[in-house]
Order: sequence, then structure tokens, then C-alpha cells
Amino acid sequence: MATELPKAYDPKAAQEKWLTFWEQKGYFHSTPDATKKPFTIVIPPPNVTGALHMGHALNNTLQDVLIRWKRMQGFNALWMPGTDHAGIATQSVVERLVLQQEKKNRHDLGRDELVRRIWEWKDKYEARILGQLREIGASADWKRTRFTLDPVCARAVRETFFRMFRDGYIYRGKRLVNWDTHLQTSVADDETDTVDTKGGFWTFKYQVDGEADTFISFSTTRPETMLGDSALCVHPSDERYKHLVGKTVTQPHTGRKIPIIADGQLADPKLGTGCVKVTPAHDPNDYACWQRHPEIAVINILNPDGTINENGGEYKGLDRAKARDAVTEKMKELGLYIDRADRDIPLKISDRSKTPIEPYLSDQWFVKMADRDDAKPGLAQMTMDAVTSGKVKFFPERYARSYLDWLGEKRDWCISRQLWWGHRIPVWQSKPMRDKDTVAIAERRLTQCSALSNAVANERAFIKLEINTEGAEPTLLKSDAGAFGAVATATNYIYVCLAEPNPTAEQELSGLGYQQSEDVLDTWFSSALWPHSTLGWPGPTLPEERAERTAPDWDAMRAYYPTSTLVTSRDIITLWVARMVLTGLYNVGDIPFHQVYITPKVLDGFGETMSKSKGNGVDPLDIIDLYGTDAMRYGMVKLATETQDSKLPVANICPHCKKDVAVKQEHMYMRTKKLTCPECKKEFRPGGPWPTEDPDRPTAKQGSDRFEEGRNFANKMWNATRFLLMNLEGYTPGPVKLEELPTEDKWLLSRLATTTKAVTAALEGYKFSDVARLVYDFVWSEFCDWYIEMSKGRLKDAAARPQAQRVLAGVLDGILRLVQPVMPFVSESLWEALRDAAPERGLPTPARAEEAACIAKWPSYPEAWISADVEARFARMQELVRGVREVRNRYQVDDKTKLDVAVKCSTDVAAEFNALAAFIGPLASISNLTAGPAVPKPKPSGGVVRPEFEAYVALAGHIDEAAEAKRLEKQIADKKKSLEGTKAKLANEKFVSSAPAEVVQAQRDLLADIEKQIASLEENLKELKGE
RNA sequence: GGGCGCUUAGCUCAGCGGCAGAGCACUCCCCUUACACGGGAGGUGUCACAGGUUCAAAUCCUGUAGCGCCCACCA
Repeated sequence: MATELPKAYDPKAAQEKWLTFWEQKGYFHSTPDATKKPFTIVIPPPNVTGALHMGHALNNTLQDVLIRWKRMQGFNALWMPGTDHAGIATQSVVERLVLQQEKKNRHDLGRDELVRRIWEWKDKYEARILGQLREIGASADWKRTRFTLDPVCARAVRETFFRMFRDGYIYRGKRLVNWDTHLQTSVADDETDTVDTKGGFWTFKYQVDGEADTFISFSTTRPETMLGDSALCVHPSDERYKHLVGKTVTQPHTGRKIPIIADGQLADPKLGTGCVKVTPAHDPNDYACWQRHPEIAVINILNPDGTINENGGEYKGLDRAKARDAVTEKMKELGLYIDRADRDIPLKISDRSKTPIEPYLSDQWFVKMADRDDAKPGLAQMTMDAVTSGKVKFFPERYARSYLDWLGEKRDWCISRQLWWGHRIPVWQSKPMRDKDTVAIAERRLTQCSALSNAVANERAFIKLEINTEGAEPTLLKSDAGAFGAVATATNYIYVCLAEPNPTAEQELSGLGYQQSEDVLDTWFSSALWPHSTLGWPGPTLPEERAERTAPDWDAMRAYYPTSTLVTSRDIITLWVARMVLTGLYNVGDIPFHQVYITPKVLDGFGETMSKSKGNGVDPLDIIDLYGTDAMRYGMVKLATETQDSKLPVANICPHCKKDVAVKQEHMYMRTKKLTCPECKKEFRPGGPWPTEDPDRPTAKQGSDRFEEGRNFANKMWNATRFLLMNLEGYTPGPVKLEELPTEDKWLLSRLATTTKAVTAALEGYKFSDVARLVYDFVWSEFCDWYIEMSKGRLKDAAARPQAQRVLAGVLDGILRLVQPVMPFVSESLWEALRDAAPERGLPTPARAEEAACIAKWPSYPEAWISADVEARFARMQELVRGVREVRNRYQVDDKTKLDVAVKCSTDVAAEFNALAAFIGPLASISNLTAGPAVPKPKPSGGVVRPEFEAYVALAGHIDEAAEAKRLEKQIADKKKSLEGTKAKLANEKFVSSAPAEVVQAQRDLLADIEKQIASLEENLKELKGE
């Protein structure tokens, strides 16, 4: 009969059981279904490097809450899971591994072998990450799992590149990029860190040509770049140098003549000597200066590995640091050295290799973002319009601004990366050609390639000429010694882009000496396509495919695109969100999602962002292990307030003696890898993202009391259900008629209806924290604390029992539904228990329960159940009960005198008690009203006892009369003060006329209340004094 | 330098015009047959600071300070 549950909820058993069950049932697999409205979320694909962290836990929990909720609401819910290949991050991890284990670098391995190793590595870590996602309860459609290098994604990437190339959005150009000399690749700005480093501030001078006695001095933090100087620059209004502008100096190391120019943006008269050297190829500001002064040269002096190249003359081959010393030394020898001062300089460091970044001029591919002259849309503007028009909405709204501001700059997007791991750029490039005739010949040759011509005719290949004869495009310039000014070298190219792999055409191209670009695409290029590439875009692309548009993937695209909500973190609004909107509009002609919810950030206990490099991360699996998945999820939902970031202080739990050892900030900064337990004095390694185990020292798990709330909550529901199951003997389903129910039932149903409505509204507004709070308060403070207590009496009464059982089962049913999106495991466990005992249940009319909570219908209750009147009466009753308890607790009143309370306290209250006669039965069963020690004894007083019970207290005679009198007097004085304030308020005409009627009424009630209280207190005081 | 947040109880955070709140921690009482991951009661606050608007400000406005994040920049 009644199932007997264990006394406490065991999260581990439940988790394993339900994960398996859900999967077997296939609840989370979605297929296109015309009868249901779709609700789609694509996961922000986690990098295949490393493990999940707290940020993932937060982000994915929230997505899962939305998906589970919408699924219950009857939507065709699809949560598309997957992972990202994360170009640099992944490649450098594997490169490092290979270097450690085999002492080989990537060039030793070769491209194919390295890529093969990375795939191997990826398979392993992807499985781990997906496993972790599954463990946090993610109800994703695992059958659709995607990876950004999957064939479906590759196809979409290639198609996008092809179209953009064809439409003139993608071009090749030279840019100063952040060059990682160690990994020999460019890295994005966000993949660098800027750290203050001790450096120097050198001042040198050059002699002005033709004027033996005239010198001009300048300062620099990087003397070695003097080898690449192509000008000196002063401020145009700087009187000190005005007469020198237009003259030249001879750079002593290279013998190059360089001009003195004036540029108001580059030179700051107040800084240093007011004169600055210009190295366009190795400094972003100088590069910008060159763009304003194209007459000066751009001289690259570095090899990709960071050594000086042939442009550095005799310094060729030297490492940067050695070159710096040598260059400085030479200046000393020439008597051109002035001084050197210590200075902290901001040094850009590559996130991946931890080596200094070198600004470096190189060939890159770009996506043009600016407006266009032709009819085609400007990509940035188009992407902005999607948000300004309200088609894509941000929650919280303010984040739309970061999006718009960034796009507003319309800066071109550099999409090439000098890596091996990623989508290779599908462009074949000719050798540079000197003149137009050569180009014409080359063009003609291309037309003789049959496979290629065929592809061109089918719009599956595109040929583009890049004519630079006029020097329109910046090229790497080397000025001849003794002359300055740009000498444009003619560099004409033919580029061929293939829309899909085409071995024959590729063979033809290579026969003509064309080479495929070595570069791969920026990871964000493939992530940008995620919402549509994972759904099968571009669908049929070949003519024969287009003829029959029946491919299943194409159906998915039509069924689920645009997706509903994107849940992501604020720091990739520009890198990712904006670009998804861009490619969605460009490729599909529609936005990728309707709403973007930006999650808060989980910070460490000291308010800093968690990161691997800081070593302050927390492993969600530690939390799950200690408190259970539901508790972890509840904690995440609870902290997701209006994007208020939230600190998560943690303690290491000593693996030897289980004592909590607080994490200190210095552990983090020093990356402490060893701690001694203050309790058992044994050593352990603090918890955190350490890559390997330490055999000598076990690693501590990390805990945080912030997850206790969720754990306790799960247990509370568990036991509430347990209580019900113990009292379900003889249960019969039956409809519930509100008007026939006792007040406490009406109250409970009113609260249930209110809560359900509020929870639904909170979910709709992405107010996750409210969801957790609302459910918690209703379950704990209302259902358990009051209703269950009051039901105990009725369950013993044969007449009242059936009704009480139905209400209990019905409300619990609603609770399990409400809590399911947040705490699916405990909900499912209790759903099962309840199903066995009361398969038919529910309010107002019972029905057979669904086979699982996760597919149960989302609840909603009649609006008519919500009654302010009932809730107010119940609230007053609670107040009275609390008053009684307080008196009893403070003065240790025994059971026998309990009734006296009602009689001896002020007559008004007694009357109220009588008016609430309907509650007397239920009241009696609230344990604390009936139980209590037999012997009354006085207790030290403190605080305020509700005035309505003062009479009783006085009569009880168990008190320190002098102290009580004093306390009463103070209370009376306080009350009088507050009475004056309220009177003044009500006497104020402006208040009475301008405040809302209910507010004024509340003040009047308050006034009356205070007056009554004062009278009562004064009465008590009199009695106490024996007057 | 530009932008966006934050500052409320010992800790972590809600509240965002109308009698200062929750969880944890703390004090006292209670192993009352759902739950000690529990029950009952209690204490705890110049709502960062300074001005202003308002009958009324933790809440709105202005400024100041401290903290955090993003973006630019620092020869």
C-alpha cells in the first residue's frame, strides 16, 4: 500500500536512476511537429578544452530550466547541444602536451599529424564535457549533438565563406595583428592579457641631415624597433620643432633617411621630448599614423619567430631582447644616447603561450562590416537594425547597448588565424604577378580548367582578381636606403574560392601553381553560424538537391529556426551574439533568435571573476557530489538575479578529516598547491582546476554553504511527501469544491494559485531568482509550516480526512510540477512515489497523472481561487498564533493555562479568536500550541511581546515586575512617538489628497491600531503596578 | 579616458517611492510519530557619503568615494 520512503533524500541514487530513465524514454528528443509550437535553444557550445566550470553550470542550468518549463507547457522543445573546436585554445593545449611528452613541436609533427592528435584529444574531452552536462541534468536532445568541425558545420562554413567572398564582403588585406611569436599565429585582442612589467624609457637623439649641430631627441620604450623607423613625428603646433618639419634624419643603424613629420594625434608635446619615432609595422598607433601619412614607409623588421629579419641589416637573426641591447649599445658608441629611466610599461601577453605579443604586419582575411556603395547591405548596419527594430531583444535590456556600440564602429572582422586546427580557408591563391598582362594570361588559363569552369558556371566557385598595380592596397614596403617615401610594388593576385570540396578542380588549380591558404578561420566564424548550421543550413545547395527539398535536416531548419532564446554571458555579446545575428540575417535572411538572456557572473569569494589562470575556479561536480545536483541547480537559479554578479565563497574540505578550511585570497594569488589542515595537520591540495592528480596529496573538494538551502529544500519536499504517503490510507480521488472547503484550504489554494501565476510570470521575464524564492516560500513557509500542521487534526477525523487528503495530494502534485524545471531529480522521485499512492489526483478535478514529472503539464489554477479576503483572515490568524507561541515561549506557559490566553488577553483579541472558531480545530493541532513544559517559570525578558498578550502576562504573575514595568513604559513612549508621526501625516492635507486611497486608509488603520496598543499597554502597566 | 554595474544584518544577496527582508551564521527552548538537511521563538541595520525632488526616499535626481566588469589607450 503506502510506499515507505527513507527518512532523507538521497540525491545520488535519484540522479542516476532518472538520467537513465529519461534517456530510455527519449523525452528530450524533438522532431519537427506541425501541431506544436516550437521552443528552441541552442547551447553556447563549450570549448572542448578542459572541464565545465561554475559558469557553465549556471548557464546550462538556466537553459535547462527554460527548456523543461516550455516542454511542460506543451511546446515542441528542442535544446541543441554541442561543443566548439576553439581553435587556439585547443591547438595550444595539445601542442603543449606533445612538447611535454615527446619533446616535439608542431613542425616536427606536421600539419596532418597534429590535426589527427587534436581530433583524438577532442574525442576524449568532448565526451567528458557532454557527460558533465548530462550529469547536471541537461535535458538536451543528445541525438542532435554537434561539433563546430562536424561535416554539417563545415558545409555551412564553406557555403558562408563562399557567398561572402562572391558578394565582396570577404577580402584579403594587411593588418597589424597581435602576433604570438611562440605559437606563430595572430591572436585576437581578447586572447591577450595586459600586464604591467618593469621596462625602460630610453631617450636618444638623431642628427638632422645637413645640419651638423642640430639634433632632435626622442624617447622610446622599445629601442629595437628603431630598425624599423620610417619617420620622426612632432606635434604640428609644437614651437620647438616647427622649423624641423620636412627635414630628414639618417637612422644610424640602417642608414635610412627618414623624414620629420607633424601629426597631432600621434605626438604629445607634454610627453617625453615631444618627439616620437614612428614604426608603422610594429606599433598600432604608428600604424594609424602611417595611414594618415602614406608617404612614409612601412618596414617590417621581424621574422614570424620574433627574430630580426633582413630589414634589420647587421642585426638580422638577433632575438628581440638582444637586438634591443645591441641597438642601444650602438647609440652609445655614436654618442647619440641620452639616458634611460625605469618605467612600468603595459605589456601584452598572449593568453595561450604566456609570451609577449608582437604587433606584426601580416596578410589576413577580413569580413567587411562597413556600409557599401552598391545595393548590398552593410553587415554592421544590418546587424544593428535587428536590435534597434526590436526583433532581437536583450534581457536585461541594457546589454543592447554594448552590442550597438561595438557594431557602430563597423570595424572589419579579421577571420583568418595562422593555425592548423579549424576550418581551412577555401581559397586558392595564385603567385604574385607583376603586371596586368600576366594576370590576363593567368585568367585565360583558368578558363581552360574544365572542372573549375564547370564549378564557376554552377556558382560553386568564384574567381577574384586583386589588382594592386596602382598601389591601392597597402603592401609590405621596403624603402631603399637614401630615399624615403613609398614605392609601391605591384602585387596582383588571383584568388579562387571553392564552395565545396572539388578534388578535380583543386588538382587543376595546383597544376597551375595555385596554393590553398594555409590559414584557418577564426573559431567565431563557425560559432557564428551555430543556430542555423546545427539545424542543417544550407540545406539543399546543389541543383539536384534543390529539386527535392526533402532532406530531414532541412525540415529541422524550417521547424526550429529562428530559435527562441539565447542564454549566454555578457563578455561574448560582441564576439558571438552579434556575429550570429549577422550571419543569420546574411545567410538565412532571418534573425537567429528572438530573445537574448544575459546571465550574471559567478565570482569567487573575493569578487573576482573565476578563471583557470587564476586558479580560483570551483568544480560544479564537487558541489553536486556534496549537495546533490538539485541543490546545485537551485543555488544557480537562486543567484540569477537581474544580472547582479554573485560571489561564491568556498571552503576546501579536508580530504582526511572532512573539516572545512576556508579559502584565502593569497592561496589564489600564489597558486598555492599545498595546504595543511589546521585540524588534522595533514597535507592536501586545495580544490580547483588542477590538470593532474598529485599522488602524494589528495585534492580537496570544495564546498559552499550557499548550496545548503537547495539541499535542505529538496529534503523538505521529500519529507512533506513522506508525510502525505503515511497519511494516504483510504485515499479516494474526487473533485474539490472551493466553497465547501474550510478556510485553511481556501487559503492554501489561493496561495497555490498566486504562486503558480507568479512563478510563470517570473520565468517569462527571466527572473530566475524569483522563481526559486517563490517556490521555496510557498512550499516551506506556507504548505509545510502551516497547512501540513493544520491538516494533522483533520486527517484523524474520519469526516474531514478524505477532503484533506485530496487537497494535500493535489497541492503536492502542483508543487512537484512547479519545482520540476529547477530540481528535476527530487521532483521525479516524488512524482513516482505519489503516482503509486495516488495515481489520480489534482485540483480542482483529479486526473490520471502523467508518467513522468518532466513531461507533466505545467500547472495553472482558476483565477477565482485567489482571494485577498481569505489571505488576510489567515494572516491575522497566523499573527495570533505567533503571539500565543511567543508568550508561551518567553514565559514558559503550560498547556492548562493556554485557554486563559484567549480569555485574559484583551477582549478584542478574544473576540477575534471566537470569530475564528473555524480554526480552533486546526489550531489545536499545531504542535506548539498544545505542547509545553508543565512548570511555568519566568524568563529573562527582552524584545517586545505583542501587546494583546500583555494582559495575560501580567496576570500570570511570573515576571520581574519592576523590569516589566520599565519595559512597558519604554514601549508606551515609543508607541506614542509613532502615534504622533502618524497623526501628523494624516493631518497633512497634501498627503490625504495626493496619496492613493488605500495608503491613506492603511495609515488610518495604523493609527487606530497604535491607539489600541497604547491603551492595552497602559492597562497592563496599571495592572502590573497593582493600581 | 569612455561605457555599464555594484555599495542594505557578521557572510551571501533580495527589495527599487508608502511600518527594513530572506538564506546561512548567532542566542534561547524543543529528539511534539514528515523532516535535527527539523520545529518554535529571539536579537541583529546611520540601507556607502553629501546635497536635492516629494506630504513621504534604501527606493527618484545630482555629486563624492570605494569596488567590479567591458571597451579604448598609455612613444
